[in-house]
Amino acid sequence: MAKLHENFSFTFLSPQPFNFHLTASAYNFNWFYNGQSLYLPLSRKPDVVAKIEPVDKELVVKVFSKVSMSKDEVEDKVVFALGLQEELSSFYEIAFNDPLLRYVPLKLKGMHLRCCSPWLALLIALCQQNASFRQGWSMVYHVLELLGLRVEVDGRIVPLPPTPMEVVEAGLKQLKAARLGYRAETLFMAANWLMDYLRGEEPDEASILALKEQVKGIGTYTLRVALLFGARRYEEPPVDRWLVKVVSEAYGQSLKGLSEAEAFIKQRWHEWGGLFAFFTTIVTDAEPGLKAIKRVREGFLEPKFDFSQLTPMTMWRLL
DNA sequence: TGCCAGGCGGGGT
DNA sequence: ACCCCGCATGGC
Repeated sequence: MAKLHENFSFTFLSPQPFNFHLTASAYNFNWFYNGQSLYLPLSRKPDVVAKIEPVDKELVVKVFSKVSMSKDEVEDKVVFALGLQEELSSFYEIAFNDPLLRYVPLKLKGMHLRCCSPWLALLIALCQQNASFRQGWSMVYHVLELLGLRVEVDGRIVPLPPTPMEVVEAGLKQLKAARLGYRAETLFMAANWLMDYLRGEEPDEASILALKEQVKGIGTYTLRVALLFGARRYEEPPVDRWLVKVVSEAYGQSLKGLSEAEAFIKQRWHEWGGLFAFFTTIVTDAEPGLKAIKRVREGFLEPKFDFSQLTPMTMWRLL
């Protein structure tokens, strides 16, 4: 197994408000977060992982890689991944009086969405198709476990997300073994197309965007989730049947379908629709349909942090 | 056990 | 622009 050694380190003054642990916890695996440090895969080829820890009012970043990488580039990636430059006050203004997200500016203040690479984000998005929260993230876990490139960082084993080429080389059979079901073909085709199109370059936002036209099985929802987690694109919310139900209940609307729900969300949240969708899953603990509705009705709209249950905020300990 | 779940595309109307 | 179905898995 390859070992990445520490190349250099630097610190940021942590913006205020910024909640490192909430930001690191959400939708994460134990490989990448242990309650203390965040091991953030920053790129493949070259393989780079940033270890990030809060110390007093600073974030200490140690950069692990085989070959040197420019400090500016690493800094930009860390800032973007953690949302350190993100100004949430206009989002909080809407959230403050909101029936769904009213606790977000209070109990989850300073929590930002944590971005990953657009390609990993696409994998995550694909796994959410027609599946519950539990099933979707189990699929992501299996893919990383089976196809990830295991490297040693700071005495830990970290699986780096497989590149498109590595997915192609692993083959359809391996993807089926990762329990992707019929989504395996879509991921395989996407990896094939990106490999040919990019010739080894790391997939960027534009190439992921192009997949909708190029690959059957990647639709509006999948693309929007991918751009939400992979590029911090909040303008176009990923709306699925679950969100239609939750929004209808919370706002007392009888929304007929995806497009009506999307229009309603955009009207209320303006350019923050994607972040609204993200936090809606957080405050309901991503419980399936009827249970989520019940939470909304009872007004229990903050994460439980119950580590005996698999939720977006607890999965880093359980997966 | 059978049925359904944070989608999708192809086929119908 | 709608409605309906099958698709592969896992969980109840």
